[in-house]
Amino acid sequence: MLRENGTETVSSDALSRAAGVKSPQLRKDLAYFGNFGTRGLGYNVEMLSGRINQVLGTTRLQPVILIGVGNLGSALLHYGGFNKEGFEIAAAFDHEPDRVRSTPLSVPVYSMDKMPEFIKAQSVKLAILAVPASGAQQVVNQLTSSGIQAILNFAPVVLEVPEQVVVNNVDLAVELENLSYFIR
Amino acid sequence: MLRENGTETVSSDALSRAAGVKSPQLRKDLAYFGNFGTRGLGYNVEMLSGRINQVLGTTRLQPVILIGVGNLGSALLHYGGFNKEGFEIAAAFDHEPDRVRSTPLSVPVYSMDKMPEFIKAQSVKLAILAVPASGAQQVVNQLTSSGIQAILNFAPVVLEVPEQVVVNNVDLAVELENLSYFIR
DNA sequence: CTGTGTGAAGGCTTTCACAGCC
DNA sequence: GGCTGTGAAAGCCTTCACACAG
Repeated sequence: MLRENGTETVSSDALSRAAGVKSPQLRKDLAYFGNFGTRGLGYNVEMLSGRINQVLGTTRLQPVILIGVGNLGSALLHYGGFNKEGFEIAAAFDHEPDRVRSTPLSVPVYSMDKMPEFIKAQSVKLAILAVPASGAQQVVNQLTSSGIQAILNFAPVVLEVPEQVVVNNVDLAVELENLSYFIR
Repeated sequence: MLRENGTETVSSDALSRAAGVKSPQLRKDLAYFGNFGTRGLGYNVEMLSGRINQVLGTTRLQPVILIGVGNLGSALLHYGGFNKEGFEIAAAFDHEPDRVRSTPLSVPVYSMDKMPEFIKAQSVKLAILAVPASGAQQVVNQLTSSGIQAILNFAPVVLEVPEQVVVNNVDLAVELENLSYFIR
């Protein structure tokens, strides 16, 4: 936003408020990757943006696949947030790829047995898992043996994966439950 | 699951493996709420389940409202995970409540101006926010001034709320980005 | 002998405070 | 004078190790 605004420099204080953290936190985090700022002035927006892209962006413009096109899965397909952040859902896979879908999808949906070859052919490294809990581990086994390196898991189960594979769990019901604990 | 299986007791070790944490962690967490276990034996499944319900359940059987019935919002409406965990989406609100929707919804969708009175009439305490980032803060102001106590926020912005209101942020794109940092 | 409950130790992250540079 | 970069302090959470109970 600052870049589009043409803002030239920004302080850790302003940035940290926008991000919802304290300013020394933000400075420490940035400093971990190098000295991006100028003392007395702040951070040059253009330069900072470029450096952050070097750190995050190289790994970001990657094809991602989605497994499971049920309620949550199709929601994720329609959700624009991934594309906006530089991720492209290259394909989706489902046990019933022809299952009637409400809105036309802009992403091809293939049957599950096409998954391993697709991963290898496109060297896909990231997968979003939106299948029911009961089938999740089996799918994960296929994913990892096909070479997937990271999984964003929406199924409410603890996945067993080889050491080099990273899993990030998002359990929407748990997020809600966390909150409910604080209401009076 | 253990309860349905008729299993009588379970050790912190078994439970912790299922939950994906270490066993002393699990014991400490449970011990925070009381001495639920028996030394040398483990935890009585029936009793433990009851105690956990006392801690979480009382706040759980609560009406929840959803704001924003776009891609993500309608996805969340169709997603069964909330109901399964004891949350009921009582109503949804949108600027265009009559906007054509693919699948019929089992939840009434009202226009935004109905929101404050609904919250007060039903004394709703929990809201799920699935509106675009640009409109989020304005909606939050309405929510909090109507008496909402906790917000599950899917908009990628830092929300400003009164001190007594709790916010839990879920940014799906950020979750994916976190993962992408680890791929080689 | 098994497995919980827990003080103590350890490790990690955040916050502070300020030297150093523009 | 302003703001970064950073060592040191503080705080928090996890892990360890074992006393204790069944």
